[in-house]
Amino acid sequence: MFLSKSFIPLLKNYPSEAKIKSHKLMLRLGMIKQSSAGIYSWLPLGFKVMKKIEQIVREEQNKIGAQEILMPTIQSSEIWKESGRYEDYGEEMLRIKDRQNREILYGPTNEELVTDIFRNSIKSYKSLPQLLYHIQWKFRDELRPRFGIMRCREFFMKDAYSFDLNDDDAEFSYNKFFLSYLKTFKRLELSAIPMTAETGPIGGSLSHEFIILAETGESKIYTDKRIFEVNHDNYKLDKESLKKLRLKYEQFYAVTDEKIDNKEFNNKVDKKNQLETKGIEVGHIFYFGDKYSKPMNAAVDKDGKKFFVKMGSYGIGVSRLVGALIEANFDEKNEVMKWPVSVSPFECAIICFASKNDTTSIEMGIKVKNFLEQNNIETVLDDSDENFSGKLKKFNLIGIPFQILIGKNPDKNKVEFKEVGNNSKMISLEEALNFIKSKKIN
RNA sequence: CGGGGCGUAGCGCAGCCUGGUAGCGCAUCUGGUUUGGGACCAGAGGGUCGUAGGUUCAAAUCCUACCGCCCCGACCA
Repeated sequence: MFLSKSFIPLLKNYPSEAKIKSHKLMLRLGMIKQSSAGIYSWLPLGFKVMKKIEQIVREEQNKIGAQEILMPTIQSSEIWKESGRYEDYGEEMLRIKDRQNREILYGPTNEELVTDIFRNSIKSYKSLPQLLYHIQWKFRDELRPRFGIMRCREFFMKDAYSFDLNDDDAEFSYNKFFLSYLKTFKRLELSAIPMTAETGPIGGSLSHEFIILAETGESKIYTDKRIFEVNHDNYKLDKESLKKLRLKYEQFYAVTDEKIDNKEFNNKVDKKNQLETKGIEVGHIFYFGDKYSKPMNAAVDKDGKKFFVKMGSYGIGVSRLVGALIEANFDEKNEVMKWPVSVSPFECAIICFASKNDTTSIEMGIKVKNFLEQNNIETVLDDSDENFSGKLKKFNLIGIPFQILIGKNPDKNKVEFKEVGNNSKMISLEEALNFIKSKKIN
């Protein structure tokens, strides 16, 4: 990609309406464009990042045996009346009437819809467990949308649903998602803490919020620092192993300000291990048993008897993660952003000296670009005639983790290669390629 | 929804108090000189001043209503 041909409308200053760094940077880099309060269009730079996050989430869902479906954004009110939530959900649900005057709604979540799909198809306990997920737009009519895409009204979310015969199996399903979430966030280079949480309007008995640390987060959290040292790499998808994993996390105190009990915090956690900070909720998992299956009559047969299936639901805020990654990786003071390679909009930036009279730098840049692209490295080449220093500043913000700088009299055999945050070095193009490849493995 | 603020060119702002027909920086376009941490010179284009009504010879400016956006709070998978 040539930067001059891209649709990446960069600004030289921050739009005044943005206050937190992810919102500021996303507007300045032209990643998103606000359409109305809490509703955004995603422009190429932002969309690429979101799609890469989506793909990582998808792969980790598939790994635990979840199957992808796609449910509509618009739902009928009838199933919500069946579950009883049409009245309970309140003003956050966007209710619409169609031309036949039927009540429809823009889905804020999909428990009812997926339960309806399930009950029409699955009749035998032999088909269990079922883990279904989709990645789809949701709408919640927030009283006050804010912070750009962090708390918006229309947002992109992965939500999964599990169906099991009994509590024990259901807990196994729950734990699969627990592990899947830890792996997903790790691939995004985020350290997320699972915290025991309130179940809210979803209802149920078991719930964890996954929180990443960030000063601009909306949740105040109290935790034992040692929770960050828990390693989840060696756990397998079997009941015992996953139970152990959850216990390993749950031994450490970790709660939000809704649940903080200072006495308990001081008793359970040594002063030196106490961490009191703010975080962003990027995932939330719930177990709620037969809360929906019972009123909606989603049951399977076993031994001549009917069993209401035991359900859980599991959300990851895909669009919110774009903002969360910026909150975690953008050094606003020095104006330096660095995306994890796994989700960076491009993997390598090629920054060329450009002049009408001297095209050697650009020509060299195009060779480098072709070589990297042939080797499946996504590149963007800045071929504009802006000052070199201006380009450097600009790319500091765009956050592509690797840069190849091509100045006035480029070396024929070596390129100036830089990983953001480190000094540049002169190496061969093959070495640069291998270095990027080694960092891509994830 | 309670409290506060704002709406003037793509972005950041001035002008409003004291009414006289719109300006600055950045960005964009042309030409030239530059180029390693956000250059320089010369020229050009771009705005129904959020919308509607009112006052006035005259409204970005004063008055009224509405709309939109931001912040604090309440709210929040």
